[in-house]
Amino acid sequence: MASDRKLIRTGTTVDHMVRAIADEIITGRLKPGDRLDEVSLAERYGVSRTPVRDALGQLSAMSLVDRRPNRGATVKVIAQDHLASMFESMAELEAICARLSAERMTAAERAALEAEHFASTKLVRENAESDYEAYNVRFHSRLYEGAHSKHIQELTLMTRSRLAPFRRAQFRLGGRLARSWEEHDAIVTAILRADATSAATAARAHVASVSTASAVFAGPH
Amino acid sequence: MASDRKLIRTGTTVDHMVRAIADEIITGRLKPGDRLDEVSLAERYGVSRTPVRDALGQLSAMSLVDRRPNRGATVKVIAQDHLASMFESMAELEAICARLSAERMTAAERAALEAEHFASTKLVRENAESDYEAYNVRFHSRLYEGAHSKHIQELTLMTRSRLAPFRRAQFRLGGRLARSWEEHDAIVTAILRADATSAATAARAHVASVSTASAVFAGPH
DNA sequence: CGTTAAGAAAGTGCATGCAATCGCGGTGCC
DNA sequence: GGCACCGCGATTGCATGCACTTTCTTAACG
Repeated sequence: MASDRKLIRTGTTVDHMVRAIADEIITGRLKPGDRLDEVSLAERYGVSRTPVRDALGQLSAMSLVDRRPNRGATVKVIAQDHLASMFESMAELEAICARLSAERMTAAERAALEAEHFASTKLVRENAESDYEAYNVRFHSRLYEGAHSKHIQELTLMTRSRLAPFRRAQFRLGGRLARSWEEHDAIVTAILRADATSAATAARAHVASVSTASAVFAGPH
Repeated sequence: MASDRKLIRTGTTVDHMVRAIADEIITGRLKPGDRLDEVSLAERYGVSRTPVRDALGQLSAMSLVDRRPNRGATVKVIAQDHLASMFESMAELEAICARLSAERMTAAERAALEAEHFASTKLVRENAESDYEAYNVRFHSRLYEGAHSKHIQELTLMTRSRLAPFRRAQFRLGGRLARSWEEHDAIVTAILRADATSAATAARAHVASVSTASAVFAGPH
């Protein structure tokens, strides 16, 4: 009945749709304000409207899309002040994660963090932007994981995915790569020293730095 | 076709279902682990399975229900360590809100906070548990609002509703009312003084206190 | 008597269909 | 010429139906 997708599919169709659409939003293929037509999406993914509707509902619950009754769904448009508020939250959350990581990371986690951070110097030297970005995501994930607090991790991951569309192009800015590495270094050093306060401060500063770098691309609304 | 509900309804049926089911979970009418049968819910609310399904999907996105493919939905069971992690997050979030409130609240907000806090002494004296609980919700909402950061407010509100089922009966404990008021007083005093650090500390302590009071009801898992 | 396998019942997952609502274009009226 | 009103197309909201998965039952075999 359906395409090859059925053969590979791991979860339900709805789940697949949620991930697919969320991915298109997060990676920027769908831009804030874009209309999300149920039938087009259904045709595009070769499913009926029902799972698409379901997916849009869940995405709306995750605040990734806006949905007004009888008026359809659009990719969430985030006002300038709300965006600022999200970066502010992100800074606080990352600061908490860094602080807890400094206090709670196991020896193995610390070692892995240090090793990957050290390896990333190569990426900076080669100016490998997309590789560095992938590493950057893993680096931060380690921090969230290292906090050993599932719920804080959830909140942080959620905020990160909501910020993703606005943070995408930041590494294109000249020198941002090296600067990012320096900031990471400060965080890693503090965590390895189990210096919770410095780790928190460094993490906060890092997000603030990302925030201003990203603001360039946000533009006024 | 449908009942009187149609006449009052403000949003869509799905929205109504989300709120209705969430309310039953938060107020404890539905307990963690309870099965959420689509057809029973549909019959109970006089709608078809479709909006119920949709609502369950959204609630699952909000982590209020668990949903396993082809196996139905249940009210989310929260493991002991995850519950602890949620209280920990709540403490951090409230601390942030208190700190920001101390820095950012307008004169009007400060006045309102102080006035209602002062008025609540009466409820403590009369031991008016349910009234105090309602006031308590408002009090904390003021803190979240006063932080002037929409996204932190969202995160905090979300965490609060997820914790609600576990926090419900805490005021029944003897002396909890008076103790709660004392803790509120410390927060209010710090905020009025614009003492961000003390406000954060007091808020963190308050949540920790609520946490241990609630743990009594959580029971081991 | 315990274990396991086959079948039936229950319940979920998705597709389709119809009704209701919104938006838009045209027409009539002021 | 501008404004309001009406009707049509487009799209969403919800109900129903069918297929598939899971699970409970029951019976046969070891």
